[in-house]
Amino acid sequence: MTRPDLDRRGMSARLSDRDWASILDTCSEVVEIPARTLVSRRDEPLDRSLLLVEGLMSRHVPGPYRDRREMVALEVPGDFVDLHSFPTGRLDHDVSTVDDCRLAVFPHSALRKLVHIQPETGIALWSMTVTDSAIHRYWSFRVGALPAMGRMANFIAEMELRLRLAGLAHDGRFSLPLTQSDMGEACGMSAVHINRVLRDLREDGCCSIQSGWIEIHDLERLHRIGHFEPTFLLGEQDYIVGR
Amino acid sequence: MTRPDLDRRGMSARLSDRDWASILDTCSEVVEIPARTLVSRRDEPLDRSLLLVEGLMSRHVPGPYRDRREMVALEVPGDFVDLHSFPTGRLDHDVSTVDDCRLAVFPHSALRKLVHIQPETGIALWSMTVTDSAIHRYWSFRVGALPAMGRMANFIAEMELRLRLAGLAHDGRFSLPLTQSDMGEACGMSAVHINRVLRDLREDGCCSIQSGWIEIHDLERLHRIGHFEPTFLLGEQDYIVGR
DNA sequence: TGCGCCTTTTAACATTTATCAAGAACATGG
DNA sequence: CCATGTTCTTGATAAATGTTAAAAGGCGCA
Repeated sequence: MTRPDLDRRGMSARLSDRDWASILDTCSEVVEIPARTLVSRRDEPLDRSLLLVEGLMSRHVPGPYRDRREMVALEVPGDFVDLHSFPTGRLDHDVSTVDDCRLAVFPHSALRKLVHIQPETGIALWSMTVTDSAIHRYWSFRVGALPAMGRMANFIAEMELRLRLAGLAHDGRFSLPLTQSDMGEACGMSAVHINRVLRDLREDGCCSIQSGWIEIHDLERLHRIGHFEPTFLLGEQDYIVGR
Repeated sequence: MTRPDLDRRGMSARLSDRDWASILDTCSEVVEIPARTLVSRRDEPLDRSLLLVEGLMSRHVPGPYRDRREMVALEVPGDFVDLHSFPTGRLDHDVSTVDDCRLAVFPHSALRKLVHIQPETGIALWSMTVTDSAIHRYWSFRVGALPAMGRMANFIAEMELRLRLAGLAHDGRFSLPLTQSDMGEACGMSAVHINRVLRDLREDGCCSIQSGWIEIHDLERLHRIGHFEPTFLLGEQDYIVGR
């Protein structure tokens, strides 16, 4: 198949030209999936991984009882959604679209071949799953150590950073098509409380949300409230202050 | 250097004989580190990874304010503590001993050579960091979706499972040298509340703790209260019911 | 042995967050 | 355009959890 012409953004943009080109060569197809669709289910065998090209996706621990599943990750364009299923061939959680999404498909067999031929590219892919891990740790920190308002501020700050790196946030404005219920699942709080905290942040002059668009009025203040440190994602040397 | 003679247990026991032997060949030394020692610090460059041979270690997001750091992982013998620092050469969190520990040291340069020579062994190592990720997700779920009692039960259930797989829990008895303060940092609750919940679990006939030893009286009940599903760690096909 | 420090335990109280309920706003499909 | 369902918003109330404080237990060390 001819190499698809995909934008290289966000996390993918951190790959070298050579790695990116080689990885693209293993792409079998690009698919579109409508919003709110379950894409992969926990424990079902997987033989491909997905790169999110456009849209927003979520990962959930289904939860032993239906009324309280937990969102464990959100993926933005440029992220590999489930590259961590490559080494083991399975997932421990569900994967769904939030938005309408465009996804690039990478068969594990092709990835395996690539890793054998170019081990350094394998390590580059590995490091993308490692970054995913760092984000998980930050989610643990957020939910475990911060009170509601900090949690919300921290969450919004993370989204702003990741979407900005993906070229999808400008001047503190970006689309985030999550319901307050979704945010509740992500931050471990009730939807009602999300609503109240969002109001407080708005009245604080921090940021506001309107029909899926977030506008940050005072990024520094948001970071302070959320005890947000952008370096968790990038490492100190890589982090460039400002927008 | 001659290949050190280390037990192969827990997560390491899931490696093939060949992978394990090759990996051992890259071990440069075995070191002992006393309890409650900071071993690696966030953002400092790392050129080696550690395999925990004996003892208990913890990983923390230091937390922007000192009074509320969050524990994001606990390592038991057989775990690679910071293998995820190999692809990137840095960590986004601190690493400390809880107990006196014995650790096997693996220089990144030697690991890199190994990955180049035997890419499949590289994938096996990669899959160990992927399992680490799955545990992170489970911690997110625990802290985000479960109430205090469930959180505690779920946490104890995870420790029982992982220590049992490492050959360190028998008949529901195992050593867990954490203070209630530590458990609070791990579960995102105050030490005082940990104490209360521990009492409730004891009075429920579920499990009890005495001077660092946990005894589980009713594992099924503990799993039910904690909504614990052992498959999160192992996958369905690998999970063997019972002890 | 006795002192000092850390951990555990319990109680009282304050605060945060969840739950329930109801109406308003908003979107979707006929 | 209406009808229906979802999401947002707010208030009242309940429940869960945090905080503070104080006493008891354990442990190492002089």
